[in-house]
Amino acid sequence: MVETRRQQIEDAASALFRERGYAATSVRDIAGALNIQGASLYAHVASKEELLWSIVERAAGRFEEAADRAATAGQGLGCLERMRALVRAHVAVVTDDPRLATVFVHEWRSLSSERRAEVLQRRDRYEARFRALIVEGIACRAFAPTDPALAATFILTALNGIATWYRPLGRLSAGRIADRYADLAARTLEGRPTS
Amino acid sequence: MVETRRQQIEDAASALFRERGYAATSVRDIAGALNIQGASLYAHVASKEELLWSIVERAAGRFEEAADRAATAGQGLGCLERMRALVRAHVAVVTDDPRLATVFVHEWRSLSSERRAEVLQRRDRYEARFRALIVEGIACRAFAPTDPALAATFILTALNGIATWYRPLGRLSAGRIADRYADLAARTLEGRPTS
DNA sequence: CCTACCGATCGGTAGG
DNA sequence: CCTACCGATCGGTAGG
Repeated sequence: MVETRRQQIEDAASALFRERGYAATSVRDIAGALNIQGASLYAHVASKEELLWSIVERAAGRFEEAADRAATAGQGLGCLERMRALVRAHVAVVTDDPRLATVFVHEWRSLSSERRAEVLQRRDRYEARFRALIVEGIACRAFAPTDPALAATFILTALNGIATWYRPLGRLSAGRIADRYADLAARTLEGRPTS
Repeated sequence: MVETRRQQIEDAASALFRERGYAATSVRDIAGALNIQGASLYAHVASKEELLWSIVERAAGRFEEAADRAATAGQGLGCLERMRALVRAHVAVVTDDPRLATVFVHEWRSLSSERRAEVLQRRDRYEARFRALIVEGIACRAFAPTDPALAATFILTALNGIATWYRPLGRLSAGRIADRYADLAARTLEGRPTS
């Protein structure tokens, strides 16, 4: 067992935050999932919000790293292929840990206003990768003309939605979902032969 | 002022539920928005959950009616045009009252399990309209072959996301957002000349 | 990691 | 719609 106690707490917390939301989850609920008393949690955690913050930060890091790897691996490829890789990378992070992804997508709203502002900035920087690639794709005529910000939001919202419904033993494997969603996102952007 | 007190309460509640979520909103918060005491709310409302339920039901009705109208108006048109109409109808409901839409999209999870099951069923029946139209579109080759359930979820999730970020005085008017999103959804499905 | 406990707030009721 | 109040639960601390 390599997982630290702190990590176990974050795992239990993110699972509960995903199911019920942050506000509806008590510290006693989290502790109960680990068979300890509510007060005992405070040996590992400064506050309930610090726990949320820690989970959100880790999730943000995962998405950023995955996008970095996709960008590095995609150097030299066309815009369409790079977008497909970016989408697949994002979906892989979501399906790899849907609890973490859900907290990043939804529950960050429960943070204090300063931390919320920081997450918003980080989310915007991440979304900007999608926007920039869309702008580039339109410029080189790989993508049809469209509002880049709106198209990026459209696609990213669709991808994030997977965190809500994905179940590891569902009809489609994580890999198939990633492939299908990459197809759908690509089609959303693709330019069609001059009409 | 035609709005009943009950309606004012539901409006205030859905605004707060949208901003903070159901669990993080107290009955005193809702009452405070109307400048009355928390206990006074119970002259108009049986319980906090009944209030949520009422809002969710109204929202569900709006989406269903809008889809009905779009289907009636679109009779005889091609699959692509009917899908565009369905998307525009959905987006119009969202932008017309983003508070209501957000509660329908997210906060229904806080309902008791029986009511939650009922909402889930109703949401699935609604999503089935999208699936059926996609199936039809693929059959008549207006749409490219794709997993209909996945494509419907992809598109609907993207549309619902508007409820989270839409602000009436934002960069794009409700009408422009509806048009752009109809374009994006159409492109997601459209078949491209045989490759 | 536990027991014992804190003040604050929660949804809701009684009785006007 | 108000005041007064209920038991339950909240996040968190003290002291071991």
